[in-house]
Amino acid sequence: MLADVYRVLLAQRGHQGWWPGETAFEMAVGAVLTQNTSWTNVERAIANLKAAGVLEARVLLGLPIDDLAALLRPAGYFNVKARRLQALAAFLVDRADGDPTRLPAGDPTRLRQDLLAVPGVGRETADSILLYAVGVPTFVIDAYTRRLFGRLGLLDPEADYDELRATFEAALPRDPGLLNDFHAQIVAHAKDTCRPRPLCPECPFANWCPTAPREGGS
DNA sequence: TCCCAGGTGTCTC
DNA sequence: GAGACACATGGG
Repeated sequence: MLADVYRVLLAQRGHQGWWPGETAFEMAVGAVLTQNTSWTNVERAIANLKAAGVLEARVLLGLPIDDLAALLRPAGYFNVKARRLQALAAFLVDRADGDPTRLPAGDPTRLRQDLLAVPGVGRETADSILLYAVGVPTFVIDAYTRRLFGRLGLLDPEADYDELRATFEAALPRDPGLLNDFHAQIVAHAKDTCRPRPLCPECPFANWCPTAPREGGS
């Protein structure tokens, strides 16, 4: 059933070619900056980092924390995120010469544990980095995922993160490209048609979703 | 003027 | 272990 949702979304939108980011490090930075924040605000902060020439692990790590926070201001929680980004940059420099694609992915469970030990990297952020920056076949459970699948009545949106992640990973091929695209489809769908209000005006799940408008309905 | 947005860490009970 | 709260900007 979960795979059916992907097929419906893929048929509607085609492959998404996502996550936005020119480098793996930029994707990892985006994963931290998007915490409880809209992507448009994240884009502003990333543009600031690029303009300042600090979107590289070692450079970012060497920046005074207040200077980094000032660049991150549009993304909100800038003091918190400045500390989190430097912690992540330190981890990447130490383990992968600053390049997430060079992280040792042979034992993904161990790598996930190591990422979770970095201050400011929780489960969603760790999985976003693993999937989008490293290419590990893991599934990202975010607010959009909970909202869509909760509405479809396929999953309990309040369920534990790892429980939901295990459900998705058991139902889908261990293909990072597919898992990447599936999550991207969920995000695109949520942004276009499945916001909390108004509900699903052109939702492809009109016959599934208990809150979507029904044919001939009021 | 509110409410919301792709979380996480800390504190309290 | 669960729940409350802090962290902050920008758009609708």
